Amino acid sequence: MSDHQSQPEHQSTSTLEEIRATRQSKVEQLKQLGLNPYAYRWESTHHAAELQEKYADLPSGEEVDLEVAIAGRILTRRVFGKLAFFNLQDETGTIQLYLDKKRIQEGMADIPDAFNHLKQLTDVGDILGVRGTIKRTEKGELSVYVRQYAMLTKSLLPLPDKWHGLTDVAKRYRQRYVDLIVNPEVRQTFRRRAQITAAIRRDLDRQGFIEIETPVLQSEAGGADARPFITYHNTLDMELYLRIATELHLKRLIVGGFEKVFELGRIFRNEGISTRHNPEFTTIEVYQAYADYYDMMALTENLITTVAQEVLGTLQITYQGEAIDLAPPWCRVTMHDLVKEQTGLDFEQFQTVEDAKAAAAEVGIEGLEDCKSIGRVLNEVFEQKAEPNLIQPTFVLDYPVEISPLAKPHRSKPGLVERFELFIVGRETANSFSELTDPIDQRQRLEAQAARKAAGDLEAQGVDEDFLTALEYGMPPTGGLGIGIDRLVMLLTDCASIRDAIAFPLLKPEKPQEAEDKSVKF
RNA sequence: GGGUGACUAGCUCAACGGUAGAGCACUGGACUCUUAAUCCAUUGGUUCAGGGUUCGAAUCCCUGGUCACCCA
Repeated sequence: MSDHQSQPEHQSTSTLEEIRATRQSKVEQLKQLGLNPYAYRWESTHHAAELQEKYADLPSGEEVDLEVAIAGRILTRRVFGKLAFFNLQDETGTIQLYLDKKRIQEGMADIPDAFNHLKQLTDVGDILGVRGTIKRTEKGELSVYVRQYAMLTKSLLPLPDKWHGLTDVAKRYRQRYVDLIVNPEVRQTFRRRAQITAAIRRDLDRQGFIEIETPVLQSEAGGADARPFITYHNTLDMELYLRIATELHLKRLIVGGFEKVFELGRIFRNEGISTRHNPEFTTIEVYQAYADYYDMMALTENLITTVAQEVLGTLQITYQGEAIDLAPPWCRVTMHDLVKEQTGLDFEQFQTVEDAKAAAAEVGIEGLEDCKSIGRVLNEVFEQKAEPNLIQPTFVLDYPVEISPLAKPHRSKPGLVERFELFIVGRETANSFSELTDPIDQRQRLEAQAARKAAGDLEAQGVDEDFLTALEYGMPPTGGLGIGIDRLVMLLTDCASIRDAIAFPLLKPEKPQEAEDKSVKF
């Protein structure tokens, strides 16, 4: 190979453009040799992890006379004169390739200098397929003793430093593919995420729930207090909203006669971005006819423990260094009791908003200006004083009616609704109520919301007339539940940021000029 | 929205007012048991952007950008 003409001497190869150009010239050389650098397919017999497991007991220095085929990305190269070691990574793990000149020249007799081509035309990052036998080297590394190789895809861009890896957080999110290549634990997170949603669907299916997809594009965004994204339909010549919840359509399905329905899907909220908020995120909402919020508590506890058990094999988990015990039964406490316990304030004693605000301010609650009812003050106190302390799974029960426009009035406590939220590691993880089925009450509550919206509250919902019509046909008593899938995934995969639990989190696009630059460079 | 910090070679980082550097990667050479291979020789920069101060700015100041963390 040293007499290959197309290799300019002392070619500078340090900048990205130059590295890329060098690799492109290797692409051309491969083509000239009749080795397609962008192959069509490859038939593997094994994955890396399979081989590692199957031959775990193979003694050092021994070879197994059985041909295997495997494919993956070259992660490291250690090249000697007539011998080379590569590490190949596939989806399951890595395995070493033992590349001996003599063996390869024999195995690929039709291609002169096959070993030298391997040495000179492959780079870290290339996708390679190999056939050979299994051998544990004398130094004890299980390897594929390669007889034949095929360049399946030539990589043009260098991977991050093999030792330090990719640590730039922004780059990890922007170029998740690179993150996935070099950080195996990231692959594990998304594999777990898939297992979690699969386990949820499996468990609900077992219980007779069916999943029905409801519209993302809606003429009225309802079902939650949140600012929606607005889009535009050309032919209809009208604005549409991206859904902020799946609630109102799933309830229509209950009206229609389905008794157990759910939807696990993406919703969109036009709000801030933080380590706990992504503008598009995934929720599951579950509705069960003839059930109330106590039934939903049991369902929630069951579902989450089943999923944890199936995916993690345990209910004793660690989140960011903190031990979390998911073993049921989970603590159940009313919001009133919790606030009383944490602050000493007994909200049942307050007669006026002013009394409540004064007392709340005394225990250091801020941002009370907008609270126009005792219930909202209570909620502020709860959010500021109690929420952060709810580390172990805790159902908080019985919320003020003012902040729960879709929940049924409490059967025995005036001013409250039958609602719970589940908190784990200080985060709201689930939200549920005995659903409001009285269409007149529902209309009043939605109209109150609409009034707030008219007064400038961007998070208040409007009146969904068709939903009210549905309720007038009659909805059976129904328990509803929503779970934030991203937060559940964060909990079960020990992710500190929601961005670690979402494959492609929303980031500001890079500046156009830079982006243009990149398309040239990369 | 507010505060703090970061941004320098493909990657990880030095240099803190006086000639922009190291390791790895890349390129060339040697090498049949390496696994952060080793050895030799090269190469690689609009110091995030734009302004300002200065004889002189990666460094100091201002504005903007992106990101992270904390707070709301």
